[in-house]
Amino acid sequence: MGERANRPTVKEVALRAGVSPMTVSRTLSGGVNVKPDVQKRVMDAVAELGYHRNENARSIRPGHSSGLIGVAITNIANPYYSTFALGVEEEAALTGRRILLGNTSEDAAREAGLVGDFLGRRVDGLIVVPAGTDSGHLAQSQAQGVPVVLASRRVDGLAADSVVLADEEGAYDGATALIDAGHTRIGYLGNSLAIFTGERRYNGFARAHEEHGLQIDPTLVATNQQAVEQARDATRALLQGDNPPTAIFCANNRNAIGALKEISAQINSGTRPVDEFPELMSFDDFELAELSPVPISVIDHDPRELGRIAARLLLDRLDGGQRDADTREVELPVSLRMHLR
Amino acid sequence: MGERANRPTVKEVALRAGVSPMTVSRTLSGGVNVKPDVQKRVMDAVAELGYHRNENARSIRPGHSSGLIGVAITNIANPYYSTFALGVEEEAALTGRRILLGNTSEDAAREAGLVGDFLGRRVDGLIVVPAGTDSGHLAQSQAQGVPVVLASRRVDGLAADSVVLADEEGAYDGATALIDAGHTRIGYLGNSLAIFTGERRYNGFARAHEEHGLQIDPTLVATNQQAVEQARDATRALLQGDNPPTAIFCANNRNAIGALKEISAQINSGTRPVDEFPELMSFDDFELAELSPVPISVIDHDPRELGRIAARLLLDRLDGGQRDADTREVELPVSLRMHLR
DNA sequence: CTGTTAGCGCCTTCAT
DNA sequence: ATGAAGGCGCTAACAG
Repeated sequence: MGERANRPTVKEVALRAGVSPMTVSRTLSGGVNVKPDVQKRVMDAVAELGYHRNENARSIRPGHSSGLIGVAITNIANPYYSTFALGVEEEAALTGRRILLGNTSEDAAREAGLVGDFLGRRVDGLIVVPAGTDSGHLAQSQAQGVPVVLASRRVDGLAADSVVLADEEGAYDGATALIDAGHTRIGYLGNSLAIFTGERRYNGFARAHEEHGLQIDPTLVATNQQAVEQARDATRALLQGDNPPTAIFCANNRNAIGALKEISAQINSGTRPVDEFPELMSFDDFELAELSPVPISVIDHDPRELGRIAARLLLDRLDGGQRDADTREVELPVSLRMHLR
Repeated sequence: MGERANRPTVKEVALRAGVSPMTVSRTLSGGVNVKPDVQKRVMDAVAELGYHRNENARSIRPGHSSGLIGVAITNIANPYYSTFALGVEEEAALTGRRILLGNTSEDAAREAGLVGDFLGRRVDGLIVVPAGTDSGHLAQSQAQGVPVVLASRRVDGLAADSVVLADEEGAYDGATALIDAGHTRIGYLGNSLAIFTGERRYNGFARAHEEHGLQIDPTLVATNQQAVEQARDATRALLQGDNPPTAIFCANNRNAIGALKEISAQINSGTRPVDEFPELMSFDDFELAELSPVPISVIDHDPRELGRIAARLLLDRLDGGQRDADTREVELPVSLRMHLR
């Protein structure tokens, strides 16, 4: 058992079927100009040998492509992004393409490495949730005729198809809803303002304040939590202040979950009554949000659909004759699901 | 079709650097026997052109491999499996390999298609959470020298490396803990008994009853919920009986989450006091489990580690001279985190 | 040190 | 309806 690579080639199939490699090739690509009985002999040989065409060999020939789409996301384990990846995978599979998936861990250098690797593997296109502001590697991809679609975040100075959320508007609406409900001290938990979504969501949050004549208390703003534990720590700090917020705006699901964990732990330890804890507004829905002990409103959107759209933008360019079309920038609306005290 | 691929090849780099393609190749693979100044000229040309070696072309040469690992999982969007995929990706990246990720949706035919496609792309190996009991396509992969690692589930009659959880034992321990706490009517929510984990976990649940002289009430057993909504429906049915269970054993995170959603909804609608609802035991931890309004105990384990181990089993075979080693079957222990009334 | 040759698996083109 | 030749990009093996 356990042989070293004994993968059959066209030649071996041809030998077994008593034909030339060309006849095998023709049979496999539709069978035009191959007699039915010969086709059958070929297909039998294929089945017996378990032959699969070497796609890598095919892809180096002129006019052929790899059928691979490179997908670089910042955090595979975040359910939001894995659902996004599912959307991409589904849509890609409809065209017989597969996805090469890589994790960047929000690290621009790692992203550049991944993209270089993807290019070496001759991907047909790239779908990227960009981790940084440096777009050299992405521009290079485009320059080589490999289209790039940005998802969730855009990159300054890079003309690429993109699909992002209505971050500013959604955050504005969410914050406005809190203000309309009477909140004047609203905490903010988010990822870095240097990140596309972080900046846009904060801007929406800030604009809601401005337009309602409210000042943001800077001690209530924490914008560097990338992971749940960091968000939890930031929440603890927020709640410890002597004038804590009456509501917390969470700019993404990691921050909302961190806030929820801390609040729920404090409630369980019974330090004060439940209704003295801030209520929450989360940009991103997430599983079990409805178990929150404090009211939580959600700025909702569908990551799977985001993935599907990203894939379609790319596939349109690859298959739909849109290779040289103008850049398309899609902004997906979000919907506010209110749940207040 | 406007194939506008503008990807540079060794030849173009060679031309620009004023050397032969071989010198480019040598430089790129370490630079042995290439004068330093020539190397520099080559590397400059590489940078200027944005050249990346065509890995597909390299991979068709004798002795070379694709550096790709095919990963087929049943549900990318399930956080458990996406975290698993992250573990695989991390470990693969350490050896410069990338993962081709496919979703089977628990469909054996789709899995076979995926595997065939992966073989066509000349993956170095396969990591599969098998969706069915048919192993023809996996055996074929092995026969062609492409090792297969099974994760989470094994397949009867297939001698392949595998890493699974201590399903039976974990379920036994969990159920025993409930019984020891005085429960005699325990509901069961799980996936199909035809699935490896479904059968093993149910067996552990059943053995705990037997060994404690308890009968399982078959009306409290529901074993066909694959998704959260189905689990929720099954939970509703369980709670409606005139002699409902005092505890529910959930065989995986989808079922636990469905149960939690239904219980929490009923609690919120105030039909009866919280402590008249069953407490829960979940095989699988999941995010925000601690928000449960009823006590929930967890049979815990680490999907990322499962992914890492699966990858290492494969990589040992590929790189570690273990290509023809005996089949290794790893069973990961689980740990019980109790939380009862 | 550097270049030439040849061939990996496949399929377009050109013969038959 | 079938086969032979040639070349895609790359790099061992073999000159020089």
